Amino acid sequence: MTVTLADVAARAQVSPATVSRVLNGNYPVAASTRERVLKAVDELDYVLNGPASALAAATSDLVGILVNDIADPFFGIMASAIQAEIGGPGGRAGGERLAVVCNTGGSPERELTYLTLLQRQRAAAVVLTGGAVENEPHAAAVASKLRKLTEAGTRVVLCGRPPAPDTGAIALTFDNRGGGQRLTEHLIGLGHRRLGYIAGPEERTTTRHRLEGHRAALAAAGIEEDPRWTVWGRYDRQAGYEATLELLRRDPSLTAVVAANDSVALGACAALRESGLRIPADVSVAGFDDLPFSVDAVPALTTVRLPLAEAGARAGRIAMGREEPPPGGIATVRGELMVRGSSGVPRG
Amino acid sequence: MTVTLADVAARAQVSPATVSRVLNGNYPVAASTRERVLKAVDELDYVLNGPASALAAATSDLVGILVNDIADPFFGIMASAIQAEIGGPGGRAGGERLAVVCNTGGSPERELTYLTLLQRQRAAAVVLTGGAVENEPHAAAVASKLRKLTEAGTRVVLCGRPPAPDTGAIALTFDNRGGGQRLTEHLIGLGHRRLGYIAGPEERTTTRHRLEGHRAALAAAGIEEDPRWTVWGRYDRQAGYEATLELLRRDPSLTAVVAANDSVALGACAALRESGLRIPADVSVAGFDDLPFSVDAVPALTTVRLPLAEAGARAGRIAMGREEPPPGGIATVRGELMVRGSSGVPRG
DNA sequence: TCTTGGATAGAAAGCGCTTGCTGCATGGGT
DNA sequence: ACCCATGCAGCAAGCGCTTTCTATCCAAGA
Repeated sequence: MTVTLADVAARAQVSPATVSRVLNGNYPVAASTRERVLKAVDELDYVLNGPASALAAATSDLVGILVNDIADPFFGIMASAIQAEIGGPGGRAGGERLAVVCNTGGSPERELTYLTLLQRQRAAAVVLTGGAVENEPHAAAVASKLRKLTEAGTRVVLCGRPPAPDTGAIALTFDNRGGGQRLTEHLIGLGHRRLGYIAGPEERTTTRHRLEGHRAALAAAGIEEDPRWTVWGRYDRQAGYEATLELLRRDPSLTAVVAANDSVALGACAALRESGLRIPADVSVAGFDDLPFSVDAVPALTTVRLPLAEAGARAGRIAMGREEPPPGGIATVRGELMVRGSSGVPRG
Repeated sequence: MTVTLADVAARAQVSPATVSRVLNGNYPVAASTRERVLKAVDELDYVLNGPASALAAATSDLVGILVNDIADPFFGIMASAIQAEIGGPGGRAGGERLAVVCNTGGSPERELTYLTLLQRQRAAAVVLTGGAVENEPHAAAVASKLRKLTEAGTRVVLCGRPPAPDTGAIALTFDNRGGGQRLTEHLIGLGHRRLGYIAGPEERTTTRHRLEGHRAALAAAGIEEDPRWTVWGRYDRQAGYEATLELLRRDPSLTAVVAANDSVALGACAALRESGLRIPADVSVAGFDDLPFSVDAVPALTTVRLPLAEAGARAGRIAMGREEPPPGGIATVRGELMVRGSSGVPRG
């Protein structure tokens, strides 16, 4: 029925052990023998049985990449960079690994289940991207799962996610707080004093950190924040649109809107335009992440560029053991302020 | 060291067989016994060994989703929809499946290698998204691989990809030709007679079909196409930008630019603006796909909406055997023309 | 009371591969 | 000429789970 190692061995007139060693290339095999085996493999169209091999070797070549929303380029770009480094097929020869991305949809349960599934598959490494959920029981459950994974020899890397102490996980954290702060400082520097803020979903570290940066900048400038100036929503265009309408309703005198990310900012722009306000003449807008489309917005979006691809690549290399983890297992990745057309001096 | 089925069995005072049956729930086990087993599983924090179970049962719960470019929302949206239907974690109980996304980067070799890897893992199903490469040897290799997969019991579904005859694969094909034709007809209807076309990478079915639709519309209207009006490039913003500059150089009298997809169209808009041309007063622009950001472009993009999420969901259900494949194993999914601000009556 | 059969649980044979250890040449050192 | 590294191939014991077949128990039928 299906071709097995033994079939290949029989055809090549060698023992199964030898075939296995040829295939894995980690044990001396005479060139002539190797050739014979390879020929048999080819003739029989043999395909290694992954599960069997993983079972016997007690390791697997699976690498998991967890993302919150695969339809969001923010994650797509990181996942792409990670996967490129993992090698997946097309990487250098030998260590062919199956890099797989798992979409949690931002749900804590799904995240946990995927981690269990990966643990079940004895994954070689796991990379978790994006912000974590700040929900005590869940955070503890994830931490415990991560610890189990690292203890079992799975390399765990967090990319764009806060460190998980005592889990053995390596963390490449985005400096969301600093980026948020510099962004708002820029706006304040232009003269803005009444700034609306569209935050992401509550309970997410990313959301909190960006907001904290914003508030730190406000505080540093001695601006007292009006509670009406903050609205919460999802990390998408639609949420930005609605939140902006809400902000305008609450305080029409706002001169700037800072969004949780670029998609939200785009929605904000749409809402402002439909409200008859010009950007940035009437209201300035700022985003976060600097996704590819942000430069194409009209006017182009002022935002904070996160080196998504670079960070992902580094996370991938660390996950593969091809790069030293940062000292202490924690590194902070800074964002760069990109000043563009959507921010300007306030009216009046 | 690591907890095994036998450990659980010992703790629950039953045989390994019974534990296995409780976990798989496909054999009668007395309620009291089941409870004892579950308790032991919980206490020992037992996690099934995926490879071992896959080996013994000769099946796996892995489902592969192949995409050309995971950083592109076009694929992200489809992948997300597919994954949601596969269940992944969070789906209904029981059939928990690990839906994994594999990024081929558009490379034929990677595509093949991933298929082999999935075959090796004895994947339960595979969904291939996006256009195929029109390169004879490679196409044949893929077809042969697909045949082997279906023969081995793996369900293969093509989503947004032309049918692969005699492979046993189910195909949900996008009507790229028809969409392209209607789009260009719209432009012609507005009065355009000199239309530039920015095609995607050659050798891709999607590229060819969209272009064919465009040319069919031209031919139907009796417009003779100037070879200078077609430029080829990648499916991204940058390519659109450069291609547009090139088109303008070749024939400044063009009144419309049709792009291979929305990202390309965005790049085209940027190039036109920088060239001092107004959209659509001077030049109309059209995209394809209707990705989320297209409606936020200024002016909003006229494009062809492809029901990415719907098609993906359907592909996912078919892959899981939860929906009947279309008759003949082939279904065509139409796109809908979305007329928006970026297209208008030509000047003069 | 003895038989019969339904409902459960267990024994054991693999699933296909990896790998420690053994076996056997070969060739150089002394 | 003898011994021992050295190089290469095979044996066989699992890896942890599933599943067929068999054993057991108990209630119901004869």
